[in-house]
Amino acid sequence: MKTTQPLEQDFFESVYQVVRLIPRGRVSSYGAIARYLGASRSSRMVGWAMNNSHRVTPPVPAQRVVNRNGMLTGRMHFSDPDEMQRLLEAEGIEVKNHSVLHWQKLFWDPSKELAL
DNA sequence: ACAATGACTGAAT
DNA sequence: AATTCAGCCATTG
Repeated sequence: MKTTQPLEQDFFESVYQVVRLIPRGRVSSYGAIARYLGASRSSRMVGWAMNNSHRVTPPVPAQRVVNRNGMLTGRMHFSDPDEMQRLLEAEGIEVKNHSVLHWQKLFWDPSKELAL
């Protein structure tokens, strides 16, 4: 089923591009990405886009996208609940109690980093 | 067509 | 400071 029309596809693709731009060892939030795309109020749609990200090519590092609190809210959407945390730790990001440590320090905001 | 849900966020209590 | 409410918008029942 399509579930995505051309216009929405472009939005999804834009989200994927931004996520792929997140440097290794860094993390970002749904709101930050949504805001960068001009849809600051559609943070939920970013999350929905990530839900579809598993079927997109090239693969999207969805593990680097967490909520504003640095919590791995989407970990259960991975192949395994611990997959997300494992991927983050593999990049040198410390995860404790399903949350990113040094979150504020590792936070990567596209509106600030890219629009600089 | 209406109601409920969701990988969110910010404001209000 | 912690919990609850409301806005937001696409997808699903």
